[in-house]
Amino acid sequence: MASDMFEFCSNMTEEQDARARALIERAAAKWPLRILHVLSDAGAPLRFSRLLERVEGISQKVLTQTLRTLENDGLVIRTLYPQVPPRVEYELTPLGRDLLMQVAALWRWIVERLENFDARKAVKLTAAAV
Amino acid sequence: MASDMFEFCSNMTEEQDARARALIERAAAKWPLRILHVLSDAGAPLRFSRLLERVEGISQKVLTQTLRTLENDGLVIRTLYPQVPPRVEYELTPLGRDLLMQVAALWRWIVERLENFDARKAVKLTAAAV
DNA sequence: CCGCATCCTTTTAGATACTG
DNA sequence: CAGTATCTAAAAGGATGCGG
Repeated sequence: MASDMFEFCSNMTEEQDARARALIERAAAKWPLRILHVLSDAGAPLRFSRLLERVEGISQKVLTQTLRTLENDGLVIRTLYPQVPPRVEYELTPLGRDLLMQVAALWRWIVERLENFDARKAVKLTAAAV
Repeated sequence: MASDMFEFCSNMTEEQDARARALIERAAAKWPLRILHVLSDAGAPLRFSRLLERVEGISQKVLTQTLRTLENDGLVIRTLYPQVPPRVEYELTPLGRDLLMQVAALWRWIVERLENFDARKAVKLTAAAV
């Protein structure tokens, strides 16, 4: 069984498990992570159009979709200022900042070992062990 | 600018950055994470057909594809025993185990705060702050 | 037994045009 | 400005049959 690295998820309902898996998957996915990163770097609320500029390569549609999901997950706050033309600002919630810190730790761990992630390394180690 | 949570990725080439992003995304993705989890739980090499049974809901095609990617990333080792019928076993590499531990830490962090990931919580906090 | 090749369906994303 | 609507392209996934 290996020492139980996943003991923490033994007392969960299927629904909770699915929710946690969805959250971890989304937090590490391309667009959500870039958006959270940009909002964190900005350190202040950003308008929709600023995000569209700074999140390189994202389309308007995908930006909208992803922001909705991040909002539903409680990671960003959307504030509408009812003006003409309208102004909408997005900012990280405390939870969003905390989650990003956790993901950043994993990211950093990977970056520090980047050269090890290569099939050839694994083959060499196996050969050496035999 | 916010205190620099991402200082570690400032001295990277675009290629390295892309590689790191791909790795973090894959490590947290549905099928790779389930496969790594099953291999970790097993604590021993598993045959292809055992994986197909234990990774609930995966198709043969996707299992093959995902295992190839995990192999290329140096996270699992594939061992072919040239018998008739053939026998193929998969096991975690040390790097695969270590990466899974890092992801498990993030996963656990999320599970422990599962109830906070909800837009209503964020709204309440905002309202309270105003 | 393992897994590739093919075909088909579903999902996801990009481009463009349009509205309050 | 901040979206929505529509269409198309691309990617992911399932089903099935074949081959070493």
